[in-house]
Amino acid sequence: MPSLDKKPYHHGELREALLVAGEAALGDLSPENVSLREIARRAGVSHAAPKHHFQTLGELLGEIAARGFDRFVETLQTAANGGANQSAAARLQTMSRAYLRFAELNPAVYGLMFGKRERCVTTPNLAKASLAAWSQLETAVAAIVGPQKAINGALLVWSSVHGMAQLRIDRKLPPHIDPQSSLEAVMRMIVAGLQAET
Amino acid sequence: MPSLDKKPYHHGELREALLVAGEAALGDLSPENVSLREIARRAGVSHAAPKHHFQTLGELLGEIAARGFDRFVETLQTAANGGANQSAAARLQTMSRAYLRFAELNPAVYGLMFGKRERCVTTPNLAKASLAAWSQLETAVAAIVGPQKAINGALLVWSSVHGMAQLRIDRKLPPHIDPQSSLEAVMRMIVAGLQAET
DNA sequence: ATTTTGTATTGACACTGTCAAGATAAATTT
DNA sequence: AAATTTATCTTGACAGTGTCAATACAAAAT
Repeated sequence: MPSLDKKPYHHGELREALLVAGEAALGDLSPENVSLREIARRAGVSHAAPKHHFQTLGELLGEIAARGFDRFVETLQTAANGGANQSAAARLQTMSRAYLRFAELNPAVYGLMFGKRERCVTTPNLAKASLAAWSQLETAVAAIVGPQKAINGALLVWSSVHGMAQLRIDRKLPPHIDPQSSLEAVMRMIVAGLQAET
Repeated sequence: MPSLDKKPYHHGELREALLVAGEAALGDLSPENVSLREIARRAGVSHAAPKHHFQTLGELLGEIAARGFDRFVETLQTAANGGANQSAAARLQTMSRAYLRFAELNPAVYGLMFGKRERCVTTPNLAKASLAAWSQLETAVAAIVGPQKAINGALLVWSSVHGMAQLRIDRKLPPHIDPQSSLEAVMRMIVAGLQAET
């Protein structure tokens, strides 16, 4: 009978445990307090143990960002599918709501995903997931303005929603603004702007 | 005759010198390498000298952000004044161009100004300058849609331009997009969206 | 059963922000 | 003018960080 809870010398699933602990730390702590040593501590392991699974802190954070992006793309896809029988404009609005919701629920990971890559390393599948998200958006916009104008239209939508998410996360919106309700009005204007372009 | 270049024990203008050195460091180095000690080094002073002028690194960065905001508001004002004889829509476009240009010329300071306040402390005049910028924008937008819808309109404009600036700074725009020329198209759509709201 | 391989620990290095104690010079008071 | 106070800067320390090298350990392969 193997000892029940004496932790073995070899963790066994450390790589996974570090990713989980890292994401948890990003949720609890302010970002600059998320250190490699803190994550190791949370995983119940020595400070240099991560070295065998992630060369640097940046690599660990990069992997967390990549996983976040996967969930993000899924979320958008689910929203798009859910609104399949709606109008193109309504579908875009549904996706935007899902986008903002994701950013609010995962502010730290969102920051990692979209922030400058100084804290986390850009892995290939991170870049891939990023492009996937973009073309999702472009498709949804193309359904409104046609493929011709889709690029600039998608840029408008992405900039707006990303900007709003960022301003909200960073608490830079004037206090008299309720982003929840404002989003609807903003999205209405965006759609109007897109349709004017056709 | 005072010795020409022997540095005196008392710097004399250290507070100012630290702000200048700090801003320079933000320009040269990647942000996480901008340390208090590095700034002190650049100002030719010992590592703990800043303590008498700024209690923490956050205070120093906060002051740099506040000054950046002052320049930012000035820049927007100049743009607005320059386009005084233009249409309200054209004036808004001029301001947006100036906004983006500022963000591109001062990416690090811009990040400090609009990022979450974990690295720099929010001083009162920082908050004031931030609100000033917002009402500038609201005024420009009100000239198009009227005061009634100005709030949501300003939110749309700010989100879009801020989002675009952020995406550009963080190099998250797909490579096939030229933000310089896209801005014009995006602003056209935004104005159209605003005008549809009237 | 022995070797090899992968994993985790310990200890070290240079760096960070901040604090406390001292040195120095300028400003103020006497 | 001399003495004292005040503001500024330096030095040294502490706990924390990321990363590397050397070492202990256990599982897998021979």
